[in-house]
Amino acid sequence: MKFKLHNESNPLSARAGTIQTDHGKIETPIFMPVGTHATVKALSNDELNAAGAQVILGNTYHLYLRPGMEVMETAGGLHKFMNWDKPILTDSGGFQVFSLAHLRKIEGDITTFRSHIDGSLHQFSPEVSMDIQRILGSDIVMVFDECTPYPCDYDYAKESLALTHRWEKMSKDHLLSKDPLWGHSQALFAIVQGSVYEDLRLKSAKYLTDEGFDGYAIGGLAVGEPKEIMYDLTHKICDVLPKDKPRYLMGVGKPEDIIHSIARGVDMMDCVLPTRNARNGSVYTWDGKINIKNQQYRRDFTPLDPDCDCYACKNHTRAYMHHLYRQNEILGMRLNSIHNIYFFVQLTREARKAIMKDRFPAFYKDFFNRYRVEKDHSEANAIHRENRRKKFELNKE
RNA sequence: GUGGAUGUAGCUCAGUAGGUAGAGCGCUUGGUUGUGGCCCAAGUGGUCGUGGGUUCAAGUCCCAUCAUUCACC
Repeated sequence: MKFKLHNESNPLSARAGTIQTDHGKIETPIFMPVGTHATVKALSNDELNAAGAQVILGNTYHLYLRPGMEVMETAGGLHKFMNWDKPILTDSGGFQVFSLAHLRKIEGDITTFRSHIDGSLHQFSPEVSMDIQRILGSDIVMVFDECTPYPCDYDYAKESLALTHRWEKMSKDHLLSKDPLWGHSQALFAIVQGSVYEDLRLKSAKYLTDEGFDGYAIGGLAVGEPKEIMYDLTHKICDVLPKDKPRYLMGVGKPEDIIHSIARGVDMMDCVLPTRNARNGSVYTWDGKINIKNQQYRRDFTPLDPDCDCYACKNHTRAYMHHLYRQNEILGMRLNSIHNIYFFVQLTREARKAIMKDRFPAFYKDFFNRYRVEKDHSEANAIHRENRRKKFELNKE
């Protein structure tokens, strides 16, 4: 994998670059659709391509549980299995063990957890995660880390960071000790942790930079902390990361978060929002988010977004989409997923164009003049996640 | 025609020993950030079929009546 930086924005720190992988290039900044179960939910590969997707995500945790590594190995890796010939990035499973699994016990370098599907016991370690991702054959592999919850006290964050740093080095050593399985190379990205503590974050960024990785991710943000902290830390971390390597802000975010992140020096982002919320009726437009299920769209015969060129906007109306959602029809979810993915990718593509033409500050201003930003519900969301976890616990009993 | 059952929120139904009504779903509106088509939160909504009676007080007890439904003629 090679990364080339083309242009930087001033005074904002936005960057435009190109990542070259054996499965083709990724033009940054880029939004990456999430395809947890070897599928970006509801979309075919053709539709993904039409939406402009250049790279998608797969999940170690989910694919390890189903269909399992035997199937993946026999299939010849994730690319062949799902017939996707563009780049793939795989998550390490660290976050899912933290957010989905019923029980997470860390003893030494072994993390024991129960499957959220059937409650069966499993164990991950940096080595196991690397072995799985080697079989998956992703173009970009993520190190195995511990994602700290929010809130998280300083001492726990500090201890966790030391553990994560050890695991990151183990991940690197283990992945490099073997040749790639499927003939194409695999890059390894480190993950900066440290919760909301600036000194820990900066220390983490420096340590990982010295250790040397192909790219650097920022993890453990967007887990319930206030937005200002997320933006501020993102900026400070990017400031100390090497310029000649891509930066990836994990799990972010809403359109406004994406623009804010790009302005602070982030190159890559992923989020389940455009696909998950598509299934619940949230439509993202240049004017802000709308809920197509709302009564007001019953007789609205305009497109989802008048300025969008996606298949859904070119062929259907809000009234039709409203009806499809009222009936819980599959097509509604598919069309809306097509639209939202198109919109999120388009957002980063337009940002890139602006950076390349030294117009990013104007683009930034125009975006926020038009886009209606939602209120910050981070804290309520953290509670929501907690409730959900409690519910999983109850189901287990 | 005779006998029984049932009439409470838009729908399906709770409502205990009489104290001016609840749930689920629906509907309205928020939320969802390294994915369980879920889930969470708030809100709307009923002169308890109708008319009498008993009682300080009736969805609840009594009488009549209407509607629906079942069984038997």
